[in-house]
Amino acid sequence: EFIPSRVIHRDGQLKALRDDLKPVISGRRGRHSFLFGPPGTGKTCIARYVLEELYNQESIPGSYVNCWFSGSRFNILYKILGDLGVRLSIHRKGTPTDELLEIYRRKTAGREVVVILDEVDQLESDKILYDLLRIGNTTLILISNKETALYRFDDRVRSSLASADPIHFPKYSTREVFEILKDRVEWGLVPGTVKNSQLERIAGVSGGDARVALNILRIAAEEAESSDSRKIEDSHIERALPKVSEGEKNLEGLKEEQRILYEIIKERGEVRPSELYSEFGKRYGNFVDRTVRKYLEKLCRMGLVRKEGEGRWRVYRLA
DNA sequence: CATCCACCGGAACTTAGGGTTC
DNA sequence: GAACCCTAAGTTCCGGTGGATG
Repeated sequence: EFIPSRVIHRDGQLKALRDDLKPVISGRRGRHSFLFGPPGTGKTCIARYVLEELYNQESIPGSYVNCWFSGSRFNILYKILGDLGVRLSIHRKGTPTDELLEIYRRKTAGREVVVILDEVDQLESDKILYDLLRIGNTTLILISNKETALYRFDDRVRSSLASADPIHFPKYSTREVFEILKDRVEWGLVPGTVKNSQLERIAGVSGGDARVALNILRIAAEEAESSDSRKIEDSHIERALPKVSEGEKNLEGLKEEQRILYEIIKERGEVRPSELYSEFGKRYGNFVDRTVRKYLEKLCRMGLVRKEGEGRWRVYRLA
């Protein structure tokens, strides 16, 4: 959630994104952009940073949507309208999506809007992209871990996005992660609570993922605080490491059926479909196979499970 | 070669749960 | 309160795929 007041080691990407959005300031549509790269490389951070900047300096309205949480057309529009300060008297249900789109169109008429869609690969349908692109006053910043995220969209959407600016976010080096930590420590912690050697240790195990590194640091700081220590000790850091590496898995929000599937796949390591279906039947009771496949789709989209191979050689395993 | 098999996933339909309108 | 509208999730239906089998 946190947006730093400055961003380090991302000058090139920052400039590229600012350039793409420059036309917006003079009331024209900007160039769409597509930020891609591994987790924890600052994509979301940069995008939000620029959005914030545009709002503070030029009063350009914008919205940040994480498609992982709001994947449907309705939810995305709902979130965007919320961000734009539109008070919706309507309730969650009972309002057609097209009506939300119409409200969006009316409220933003004559203005330029910037919308960030984070984790676009989680989008359930590309229709929302089509909607937003057609309106004409909306500049999109799309974000994904996968460079190929846009390929699967409909032709019309793809051609509208053909001119989008691809901005690559490579993994940070250990050195860079270290400097990011250093920067954050400077105004996040009391001076002297953590040593450089400790930050180096954290940077070393982060694998170039700044988010992981910052999480380790945060948890270590919490450990220190709860044990009434004035400083972060090495033991605090060591205790924080495993919590981050395995703990981040997002099993919350899974429903019972999906959790069972996850368990089965986890137990066996690798499951062929027939086996998976019959085992699921044993544990859950009656089921429709198509429904199970839908759960699996969901698990895959969440990045918890991977499918390998096609047809009868299909195998499911944990990602 | 024809047919079977085990599987996938799109499309259309149903249902549950929320709403509105008159 | 009857009639109706909306979404999301689950279900039904089914055609496609490509190796296995007779």
